[in-house]
Amino acid sequence: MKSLVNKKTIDVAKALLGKHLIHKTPDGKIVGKIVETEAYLSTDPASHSSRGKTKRNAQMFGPAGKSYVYLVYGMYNCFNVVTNKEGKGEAVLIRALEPISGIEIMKKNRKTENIKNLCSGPGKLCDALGINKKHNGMDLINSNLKIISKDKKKPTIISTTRIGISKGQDLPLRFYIGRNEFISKQ
DNA sequence: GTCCTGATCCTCT
DNA sequence: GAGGATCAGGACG
Repeated sequence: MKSLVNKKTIDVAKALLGKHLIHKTPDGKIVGKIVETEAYLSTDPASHSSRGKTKRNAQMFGPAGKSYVYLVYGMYNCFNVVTNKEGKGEAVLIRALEPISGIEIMKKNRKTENIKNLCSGPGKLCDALGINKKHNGMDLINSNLKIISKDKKKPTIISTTRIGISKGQDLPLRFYIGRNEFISKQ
């Protein structure tokens, strides 16, 4: 998918809305539509990359179109798409998905029957899709975990400040699809 | 080495 | 609305 590469991170964050995230697992194929994202820039105090390249965030400095998965709060994984040029250190956090298929697998992974509670948050969607640290550095264009363009019509994009961070709170780098009931928070 | 913080979510009250 | 689970990375000495 060329639109992931060599574009500004904010543009990618918007462009990812409406696309499908597909994970092929031994249990079956799981698909979700991306409905909420956040951009993390190289100049951004909230970004892991702001303090330079380390062993943990090395993937953020790699080529665009790959995944960056890490553990937060000791228990939840967060799934990011690496953007911009290699060495830059920018990424887009996928915050919420609308379940499309493989919903029974998601329910099993999340141990809930409530569809709106399956993927409405970064930790939740990793749980639902079975994403963990093993998926760090995956090629999102051509592997078992990938992103494809689906709907041609452009969704209504709402922009707000980000959630769950203590630095860079004033930056309007969160984007979600308007009137979608599967986002993490209004 | 120790100490603190965090791109979260769930379970109570 | 508040608090706890639980651990890796980063700051400091």
